[in-house]
Amino acid sequence: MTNKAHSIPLPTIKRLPIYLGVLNKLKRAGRINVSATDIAKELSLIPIQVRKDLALTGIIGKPKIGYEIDQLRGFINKFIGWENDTDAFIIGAGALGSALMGYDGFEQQGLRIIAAFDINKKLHGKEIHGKKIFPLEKLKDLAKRMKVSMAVLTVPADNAQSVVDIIVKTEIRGIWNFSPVSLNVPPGIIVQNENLASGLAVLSTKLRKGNK
Amino acid sequence: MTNKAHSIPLPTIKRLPIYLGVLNKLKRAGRINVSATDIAKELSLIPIQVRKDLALTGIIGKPKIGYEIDQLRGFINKFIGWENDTDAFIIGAGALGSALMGYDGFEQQGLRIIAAFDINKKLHGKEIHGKKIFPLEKLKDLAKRMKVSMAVLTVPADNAQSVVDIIVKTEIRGIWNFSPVSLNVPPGIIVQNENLASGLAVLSTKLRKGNK
DNA sequence: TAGATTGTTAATCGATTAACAATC
DNA sequence: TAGATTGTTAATCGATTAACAATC
Repeated sequence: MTNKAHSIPLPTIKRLPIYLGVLNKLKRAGRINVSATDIAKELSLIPIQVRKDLALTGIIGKPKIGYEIDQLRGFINKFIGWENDTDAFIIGAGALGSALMGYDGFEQQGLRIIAAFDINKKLHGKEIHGKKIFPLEKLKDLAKRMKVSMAVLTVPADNAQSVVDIIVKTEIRGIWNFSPVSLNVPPGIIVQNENLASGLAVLSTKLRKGNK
Repeated sequence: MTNKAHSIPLPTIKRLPIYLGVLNKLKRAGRINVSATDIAKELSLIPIQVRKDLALTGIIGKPKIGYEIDQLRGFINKFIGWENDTDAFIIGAGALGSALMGYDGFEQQGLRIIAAFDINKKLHGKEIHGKKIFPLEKLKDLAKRMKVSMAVLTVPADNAQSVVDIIVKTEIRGIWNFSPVSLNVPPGIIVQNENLASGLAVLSTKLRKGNK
């Protein structure tokens, strides 16, 4: 069996969790099966694109019937590594960090926020949305003890790199970076940049185009 | 002069605000000029890609010297429509909405949050991060009076569509959708979906690949 | 059966990357 | 001057879309 991991299109990976949302909605509505056409219609995409994306997860559908919703959810979840809950720490309990601690969307997607870390002494020991805030010095120890390998970085841009330098010395291997700066990490650490400004730029550009 | 608006690559639009961040950083460091090579190095991209992106904004650089930072910022800002501050309302003052109200990253990008709206009566009249919360019924009137044409949607998935149905009856023309559902809007209204789960899926997939 | 939908192979499209002459 | 960097034209790469036989 050849490993095609390197050939998965990034756009497909980004769409799969969106399909998952549709599947959950249909399941709640009592549906058992779903066709690529159904999903496409719901998302204003074209059926062939959905079919191609789903095929990559390895699922096999039935002509005329489509896919079995539960099975499809399983295939997608497995494909993007969401089979079990992934535990993560929030680093930086400011405005954005606090929000993400209370964002129930993550739980639904299998991301479990275990705790938060911050340099601000006033926050230590406090809880936000039921999650405790620890000093940054405890990160290494707790990451190891709790087997947490993912960090959600929500510190101000100025502190981001120095905090990352601490993170990379722990068991943490994946950093989901919400700070609008690019980070320097050693090989083996994976960074996913989440730049909210990009989405805003797309919207602004479309709006301006529509205005003319 | 031909209008090439339809041929701007979306990936370019997403990268431009990231370049802007680099430019601001360099400017603070006292730099006057910058080359595509400088920007590329900072972001782990290749120079030709940066050069191509910048060329689309219409700026002209000087061989050997590069681009004048201030001028380049102007071109990028103009290109993505961030010349003047854009006013926006937050719709849904829950966890995510509150966070975005306090997120200083937006101000830096020219997005000014004017106020928030929520159906929860307990929140009406209160302030979060200095922004007042109004009942949803006031949206139409205030959007018109304050000439606000952009809404940041941060309501729970279940309420999203019904809230959108209200939004589209106002002066608001652009919706930045943080709810993980796809929205139905009449022609002329522009929706930009911001799906945090997509970024998480990319990170999970990369992590899993690194693990094997 | 007839029609909808699948999986697969091929064609198209658009973005990225390469090559290179021009030039401060 | 020599070298770095630009703008432009061409080549490559990868994702999307189309076409179609197979089939529940």
